[in-house]
Amino acid sequence: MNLPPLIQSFVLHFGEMGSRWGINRTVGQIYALLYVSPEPLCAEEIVEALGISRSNVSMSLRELQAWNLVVLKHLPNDRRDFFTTPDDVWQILRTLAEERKKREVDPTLSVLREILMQPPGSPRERYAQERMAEMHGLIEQLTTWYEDVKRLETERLANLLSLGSKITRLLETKDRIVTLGRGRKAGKKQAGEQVRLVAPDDGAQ
Amino acid sequence: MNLPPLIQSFVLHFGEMGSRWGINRTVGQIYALLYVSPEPLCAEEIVEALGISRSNVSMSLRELQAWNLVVLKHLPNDRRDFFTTPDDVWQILRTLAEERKKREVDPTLSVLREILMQPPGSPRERYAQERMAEMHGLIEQLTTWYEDVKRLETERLANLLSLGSKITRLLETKDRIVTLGRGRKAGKKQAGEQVRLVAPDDGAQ
DNA sequence: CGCTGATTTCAGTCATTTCTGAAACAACAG
DNA sequence: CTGTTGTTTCAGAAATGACTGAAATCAGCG
Repeated sequence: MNLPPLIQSFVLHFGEMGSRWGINRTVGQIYALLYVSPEPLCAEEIVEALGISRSNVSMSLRELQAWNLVVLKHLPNDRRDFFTTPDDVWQILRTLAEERKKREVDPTLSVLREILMQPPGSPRERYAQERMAEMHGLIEQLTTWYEDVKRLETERLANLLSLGSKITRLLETKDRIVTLGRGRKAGKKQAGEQVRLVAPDDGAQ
Repeated sequence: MNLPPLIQSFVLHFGEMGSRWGINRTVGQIYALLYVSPEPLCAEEIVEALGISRSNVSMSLRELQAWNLVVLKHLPNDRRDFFTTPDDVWQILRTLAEERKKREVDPTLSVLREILMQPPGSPRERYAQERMAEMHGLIEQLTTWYEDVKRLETERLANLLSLGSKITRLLETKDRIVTLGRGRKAGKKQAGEQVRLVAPDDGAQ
């Protein structure tokens, strides 16, 4: 491996991480290398940088393309394929989330649904189905949330993140205010459907 | 493998998923089996159900314990170890998130920080550091959000999820209202610090 | 103690995955 | 068409990871 030390550490770490994930070491390393390279790289450059075989690079790039994690570029007057990663880290995050969902979550949901359709043949299966239903419900809640927030523009998404749990404090407050303002019972938080916000130190308290 | 068909499908699927993840097939299967079993199981029962060696079960249970995904129970007058998974799926989710963060995110953050401390030796390294800084920033935003919301009680967390992106509509609305109500400039969303909520069709519009 | 029943460890075997080099393939220029 | 440059495929080698059985260890109990 023939790389400046800073970059080498990064590449090696991603190789490690890659293998701890489903994706293999080489794929991780190539991705890391592309990520920190200012210009697109061709296969041969990757071979030299990482000291691995040409064919390995080819297969790994293929894998990265299957994940949509890498973009193919062509320079004028050059038949070689050049590769980069998208510039925007948020975009990368989205792609990653989408692909992992597709490969891991969706198949699981469909297996669960299929099993849940079948009539249980014993109390033991009956119980198992209940448990699976719980799991199914949880995953569905999470994916619904995901499907919802993934459409946000990045700036909004970042805002939502930085809000974090604070929003729930607002919900509590809302309950209180609703109670005061209208004599309605608190609790039953059909949360957030069409509430409106008001500036600090304003209005009802 | 000696299991009712419904349960077998589930167990096999989790084995598959396990290997697509870092965790191996057997570990996935054992977890799935424990998850759908109404009573805690001892090692020998797992051996019979899955048709694998005793020592493999022992090692895999060890691994599951390391992940805190499994709880050890002792029945009175029985020296054997019995295992279950926690009942609450939300709790399971929390554990999973926590452990994955510990194993995947934290080490990455620390590698990134370490690399970012070092002076770049070339323009190439300079650029690489910029990219790493972007990645570091993103991961930090995500973990900050995570650290924040993970403390919520389950009910609140579920509410937050079901709100999803709706909350950003509130933020937009807030900007508008703040503008109307106080003549402040919109934009610059130092979002949500101490805003208050008001019931629908109430107050300022 | 030393026996019993249970669990863990570990060295070696087996299986899977990753990686390579050679060969096939593709695109283009002359 | 033929030579050149670049990419992909693929069968087998190398490396890694999973699994097993035998032996070691542990925890109670008479």
